[in-house]
Amino acid sequence: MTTNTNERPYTDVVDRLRAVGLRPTRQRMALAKLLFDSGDRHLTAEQLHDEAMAGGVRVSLATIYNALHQFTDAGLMCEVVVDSGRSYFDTNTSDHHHFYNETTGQLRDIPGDQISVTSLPEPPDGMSIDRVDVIVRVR
Amino acid sequence: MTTNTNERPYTDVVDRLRAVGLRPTRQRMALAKLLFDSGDRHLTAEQLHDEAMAGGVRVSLATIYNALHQFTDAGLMCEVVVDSGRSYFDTNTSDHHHFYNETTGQLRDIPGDQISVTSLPEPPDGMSIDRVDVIVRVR
DNA sequence: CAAACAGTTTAGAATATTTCTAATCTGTTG
DNA sequence: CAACAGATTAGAAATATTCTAAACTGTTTG
Repeated sequence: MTTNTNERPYTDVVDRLRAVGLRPTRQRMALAKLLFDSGDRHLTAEQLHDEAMAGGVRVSLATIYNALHQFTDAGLMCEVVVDSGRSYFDTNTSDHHHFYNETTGQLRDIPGDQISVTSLPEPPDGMSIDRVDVIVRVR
Repeated sequence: MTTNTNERPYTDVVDRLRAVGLRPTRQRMALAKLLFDSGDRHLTAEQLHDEAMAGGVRVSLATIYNALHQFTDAGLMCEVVVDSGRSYFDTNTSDHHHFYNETTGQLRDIPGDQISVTSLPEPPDGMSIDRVDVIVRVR
């Protein structure tokens, strides 16, 4: 009906996990499905946990954190820091930035080509630039 | 010798606090002195607490948090979010951005005129832009 | 296909940071 | 200088995240 989510239930996800060297376990597959099967998502560990529970998947919060970090380390997603005391994980790994609604806590993507940061100064010492985050705070 | 910090010990600080409607109490004066008497500073609550203790000023951590938030609300400093689970407070209130050393946790200013963010998309809904943070992560 | 092993998951404890609370204290005002 | 609003405090509480050690499970091997 809507997507092909139900036709090829886990094949994509299994491949995706294998491709980055992660064993496709029940929990990781369920989380990967929630995360990657419906477009770009911005979630906290807690929110993903709630979704998993609501979907009848029994996963501990510790496993959620493990999985989010493993996915992030593997380059399947990235972490966005906008609020101290809360981490957001973003399934969009392309070059892009964010709107952050300070009232509701909602994050929204800004495509990389819609913002340009020019004339960056040299990084200090022998340091090299890992990435540049632009956060547009709205309210 | 170095600065005039010792010549007019508390006058500046008292005025500064009064100007924003904060009662110049012992603790607030000591903290304001530490924060504003030596150029631009980037500190966590914990670091400021340690400095205060080292300088023989007895202040509780709760008071440090109170003061940092009051100073921030009053526009005397601003909060920089670069790392989830740790808040940095910055005494530089001019328009500027930051280098963040992901290895050491050190923050460094990038003057506002050295970076330009162009072609920002419209903020969603009836939202308005509060501020734009650029964080250049180095390692 | 079963045993064995490495990698995973788990609950709960531990840690870290920040906020809250209620009692005490202190600038300021009259 | 008394009175009061506002500030400070220690400790408890809240929140988010990480750690730990035991149980479990995918995968590989014989």
